[in-house]
Amino acid sequence: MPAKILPTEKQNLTADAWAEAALEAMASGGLDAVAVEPLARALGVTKGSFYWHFENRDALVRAALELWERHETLDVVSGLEDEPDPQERIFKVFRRANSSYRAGRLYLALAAASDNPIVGERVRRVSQMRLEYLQGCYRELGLSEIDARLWSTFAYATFIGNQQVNRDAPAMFPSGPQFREYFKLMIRTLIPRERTAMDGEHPSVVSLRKTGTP
Amino acid sequence: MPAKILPTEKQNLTADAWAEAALEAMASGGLDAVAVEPLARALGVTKGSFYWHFENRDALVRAALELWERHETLDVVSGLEDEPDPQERIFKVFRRANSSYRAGRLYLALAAASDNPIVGERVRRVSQMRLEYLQGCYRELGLSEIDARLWSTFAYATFIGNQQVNRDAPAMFPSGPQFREYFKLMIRTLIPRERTAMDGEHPSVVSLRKTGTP
DNA sequence: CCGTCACAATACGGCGGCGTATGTTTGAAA
DNA sequence: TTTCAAACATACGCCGCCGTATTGTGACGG
Repeated sequence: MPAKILPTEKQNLTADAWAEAALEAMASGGLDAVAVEPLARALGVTKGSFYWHFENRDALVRAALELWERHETLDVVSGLEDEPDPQERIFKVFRRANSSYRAGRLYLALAAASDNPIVGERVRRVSQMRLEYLQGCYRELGLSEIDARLWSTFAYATFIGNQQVNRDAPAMFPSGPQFREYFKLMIRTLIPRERTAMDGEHPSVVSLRKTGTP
Repeated sequence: MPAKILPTEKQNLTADAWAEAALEAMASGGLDAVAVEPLARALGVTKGSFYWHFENRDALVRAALELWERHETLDVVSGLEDEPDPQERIFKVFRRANSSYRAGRLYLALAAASDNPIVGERVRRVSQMRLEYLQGCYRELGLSEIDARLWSTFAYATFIGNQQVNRDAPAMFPSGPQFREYFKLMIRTLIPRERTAMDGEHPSVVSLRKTGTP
């Protein structure tokens, strides 16, 4: 309702605080948890404040998604662009995906609400970006377009599934030293080598060991 | 003549109809879609009917979960107990998981609501059952307890992830002939065969040898 | 000192779902 | 036919969330 004409700094900051809180609620309680009044209570204000910063609930959801998408996009790119080795890039992406617990929960929460058109569009975009990035890596490994597509989908599905299993049946999911083995197994399996000959030890494994696992 | 009063057939059938409708709503709209009044509208009755069959909404949710769990349990067991070959069992489980679209959506919907204690307990039980079944198959393939656990988790995560990707970014998911290739790739990778002459070396075999089988 | 403007609190109406209390229909036993 | 209980309908109060309208307040510049 209020006409916000010029975006002052304080205003943006506060709006971002709302969006941040919305993301937090999203991560722990799903899209339905992004509710105006509960969020206002959590922030120590009333919704009278909210409706000054935002048009309505949808605007808040959009802002939160914007934040998320930006964050996800940066996360993929940052620190990986200067890595020349595609194997290493895949490895790092994988490690990152398995390390940030919260990001995983967030993705799952958003994906669960992807029937919502606003959410669904973003989720699809993010998924597509990740998949295309992975596909590019696999292509650089020498795979054909089709093979790269299959392998990247395989790898992506696996680490999405990891998030899922880890959330839904945490007791069954490997942890501690077992997780290190599990991780190595996945990496070994999901990064194909040139099938020119039966090569025994591979540089990828060596470099992977050096980098270590979380 | 003995009067059949309490457990009449119609009553049971109707209660099951409610539970079935609840599952349907769950599959398409998540746990929140399991709401009394909307379901009543969908079934062409009013909630006055519902509260005769059920104590409250939670009872309906429990009934629906009962149905689901029973169905899932039967699905895993039926037609697979008499299959002696563990490879073939894994393959069939995988094929079944990738074929029943609705079951996948249902699982994802339930998993997304697993913070609800009633739902979460069932989800964990089903996940555990599936994982243990897979682990048993891998054990029969000659893997150690630990390796079987890692591989079964890997395989399970992959096909859970497939459901997820297929739902959230269907455009990116292989379909048609591509899917056949994709499926073969996963099977090849996730079922470590005793090395047959025709299959060349591939990652799983290597990693299997590395982890070792007693 | 005074407006005014960014920001927040309060108060209100509406909607949709939950659960209860109380009819109303219907089919079959008595 | 009468009776009775299963199966459903109706009507009501409650709560939580959304969105609007109105008022309140602290921090500025004039």
